[in-house]
Amino acid sequence: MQDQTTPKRPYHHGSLKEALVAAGIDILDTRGLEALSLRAIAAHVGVSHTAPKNHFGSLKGLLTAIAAEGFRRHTEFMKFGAEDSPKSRQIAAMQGYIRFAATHPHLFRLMFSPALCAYDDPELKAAAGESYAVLAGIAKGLDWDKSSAPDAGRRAELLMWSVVHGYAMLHLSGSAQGTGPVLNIADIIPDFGYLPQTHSPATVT
Amino acid sequence: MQDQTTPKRPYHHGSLKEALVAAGIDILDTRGLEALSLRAIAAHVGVSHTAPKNHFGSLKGLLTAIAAEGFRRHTEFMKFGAEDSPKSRQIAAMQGYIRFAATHPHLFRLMFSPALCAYDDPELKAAAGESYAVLAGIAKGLDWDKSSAPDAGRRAELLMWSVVHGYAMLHLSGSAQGTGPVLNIADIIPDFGYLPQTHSPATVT
DNA sequence: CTCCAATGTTTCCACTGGAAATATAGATAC
DNA sequence: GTATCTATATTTCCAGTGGAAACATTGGAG
Repeated sequence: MQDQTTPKRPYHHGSLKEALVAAGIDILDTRGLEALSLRAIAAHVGVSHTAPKNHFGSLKGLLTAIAAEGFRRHTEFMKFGAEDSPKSRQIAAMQGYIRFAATHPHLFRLMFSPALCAYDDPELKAAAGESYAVLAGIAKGLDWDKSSAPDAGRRAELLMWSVVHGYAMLHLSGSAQGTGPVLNIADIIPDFGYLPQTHSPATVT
Repeated sequence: MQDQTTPKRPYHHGSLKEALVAAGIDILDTRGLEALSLRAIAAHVGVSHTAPKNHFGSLKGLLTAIAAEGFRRHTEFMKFGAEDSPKSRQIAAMQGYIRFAATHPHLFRLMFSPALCAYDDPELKAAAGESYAVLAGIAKGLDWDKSSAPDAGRRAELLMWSVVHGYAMLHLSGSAQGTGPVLNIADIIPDFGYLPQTHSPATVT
């Protein structure tokens, strides 16, 4: 019955690990990447700035865990709205990719910042790998690479990934400004122009 | 004849502005983006850490100037090795883009980090604009966008830029690892497979 | 020659991430 | 039940960062 004891925060948080990751994503979405300091994350949870060390070792470890969670959500975005046809899955994945980047720009940037994340971390590796697998799996059924090269499959994967990733990055860095918030992949991949738009809740600010 | 006065560094540097930018690029190429602190740059020139403020206002101002210089060199890379045909210019530009990113990975990253650069700076705007103009000018003669949409030209530009930028970024973040240092654009754009390779001095480490 | 404005330096400050010693509490052994 | 052990969290430090403010130096304009 220690619930009765007035709002006295227990010494041990209980699930600090998850709370810290959630706090990190929250800060990213509300205050941006610049505000994402170790002390800020800790304070957001109501804990001292050295507490994270027990769970993540260092700031980089914590950021890596946040990025891993980002890749999981990223994967969800790409699966959203896909029907059971190759074309539908492709559109959903490419638009989901861009939509995620527009919805969580700072988290997205963190996920692709080698200075901030440790890409050899097993958890991050797994999450990022699964995210890539979604695109790679879809690229299989495409005819983008009409050559009969032995690695035609890998070429198609890379091309698809490069297009969508580059487009997302350019928008984030403001370089594609003036083109408006073109979130519909059909706007840059002409072949898809005939397809219905499958926008979902999130929109760029 | 104050040259006779023993190696006594003059109080006024003379060309601090250029020296600081050069020092910044030097640090980026040798020690990476993490080592690029205001104090490190100043020390590299042999000057106090507050001296840059007179010329650039703040660290961000200095980083912006460094990025602008980066865009100028970036443009040079894209022009290198181009003969007087649309196809040749296209290959040269796309390979130059990727080759620059591989040669100056940290500088390239800085150039596309909105957290570090002020994209509303006129000098940076001009340099980045000229860099984009090279790709855009080339995209005009392409048939990538076969649709007869009114903005077909802009679509071709964006597509070309996205592919090459995304490909460069993915390699930098290590995500395209396992595919090897594929610097030849022909490896991902099948249409170009028949063209001669136009590699130049720089190679990825 | 004198003064002024531009350019650098010194000295401070708040903030950051991390190290080390300490406190607290949940779990296990007896 | 109680003692101990270990995981977890705190406190207190430290070197490093970028920036503000006051001061020093210098070249040039009047």
